[in-house]
Amino acid sequence: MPTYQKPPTVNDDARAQDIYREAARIISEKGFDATSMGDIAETVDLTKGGLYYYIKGKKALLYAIMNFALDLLEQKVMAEARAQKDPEQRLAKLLGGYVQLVLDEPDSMAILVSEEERLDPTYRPRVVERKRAHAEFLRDCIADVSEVKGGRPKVDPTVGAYCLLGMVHGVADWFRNDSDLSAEALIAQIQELALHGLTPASSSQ
Amino acid sequence: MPTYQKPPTVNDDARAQDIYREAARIISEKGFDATSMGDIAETVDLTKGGLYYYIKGKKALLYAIMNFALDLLEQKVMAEARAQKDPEQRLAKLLGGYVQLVLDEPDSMAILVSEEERLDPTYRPRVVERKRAHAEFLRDCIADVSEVKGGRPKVDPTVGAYCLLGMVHGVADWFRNDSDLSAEALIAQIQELALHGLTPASSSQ
DNA sequence: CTTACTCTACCGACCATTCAGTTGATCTCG
DNA sequence: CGAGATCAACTGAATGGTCGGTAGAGTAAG
Repeated sequence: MPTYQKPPTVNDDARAQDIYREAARIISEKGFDATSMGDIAETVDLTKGGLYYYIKGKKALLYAIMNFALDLLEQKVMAEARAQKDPEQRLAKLLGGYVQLVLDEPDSMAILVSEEERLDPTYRPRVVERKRAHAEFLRDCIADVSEVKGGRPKVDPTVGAYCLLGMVHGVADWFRNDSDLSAEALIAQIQELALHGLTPASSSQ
Repeated sequence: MPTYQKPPTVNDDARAQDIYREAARIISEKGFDATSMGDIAETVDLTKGGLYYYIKGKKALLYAIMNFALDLLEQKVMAEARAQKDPEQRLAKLLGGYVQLVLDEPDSMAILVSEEERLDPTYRPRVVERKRAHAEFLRDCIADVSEVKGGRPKVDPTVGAYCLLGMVHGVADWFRNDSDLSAEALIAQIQELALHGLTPASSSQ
């Protein structure tokens, strides 16, 4: 009776985690289509064949990376924002958390936003649905803030949500950690820009 | 002596223009790497061989599309903005023009922003330089507006410029012309958001 | 005689995926 | 303790396919 019990060598799926991280890094750098399984295998010191011991295939890899990013978004960003009672604070927290996540996990976040069309059609609806839920949450947060203030909001919450998402996603393309702009300062400025614009006092037209 | 002179059939490079436009459409839809020369040839009713009568190669095609977008940006958007004397009007015009261009030429603009890494390293610096010039112009416009208003600007012009660019580029990903939001309304809202934020009156913290 | 192609075929490169087989560490039995 | 069994973790090579680009012969039309 052959009873095996434990995984023998190192720890369970640490290697798999490592592979996903490295894969995300290369894919976000070169693009999904331009990244070959050989490229990924090489950076994790495996042969192409060995890689398939850990991964079902290229499509599944992309789906896994996106789900990882979406999980973080829900666990780190949305959950924290929901805890805030004051609408303006909630929106600020949501925006700040989003930017922080883009800075902490630039690779998976970049893949989430820019490789959607490379997703296998089988997986795609599930990812699109989760993204839609996030946009909707942001829209609701914006609507709550507008509601507290008097009068019609000049910026439609839905339009505002998409605009802010574009702004935040774009951060990954230009922000470099080594510049003299700290992450905290960046977040503060984005919150300021979103809530009060470039010219806080009003003298429009 | 029968000297022919002019291109015989239709007009000069109208066909070439058509090819560039169609190519931009497919590439922005499927992505550069996922679009084969055969795909492009098919949609313009040519064989692959015939396509190469007009085009030097895939790399040159991408470069040409990006230059087309950059030309439009300079001729349509920057030029018009420069004509505005009032700083706030100038910034509004620049933003509006940018959005309008993204809506008018979604394909080439999408390619310009999202396929930069697929550019041949030979061409890349020239495109990067032109893009940098645009970001700088936007930054200067923002700085001019901040200067007119008193006090330190809360949002650094450079940060603001990149944020707004991200916002504007993102428009291509979500705006659909068939919705009940008109292009004019969208532009007005983006100008409002950029200048005064979601909550025009101030009650921060 | 030129332009603007078509049609067919091909090349070399690269790619995702599979699979038979090897390695080496651990476990079991005697 | 030691011999073999077992299994995770790979290797290396092959398979079938796609792609960018080229070649060449031919053609229709001005």
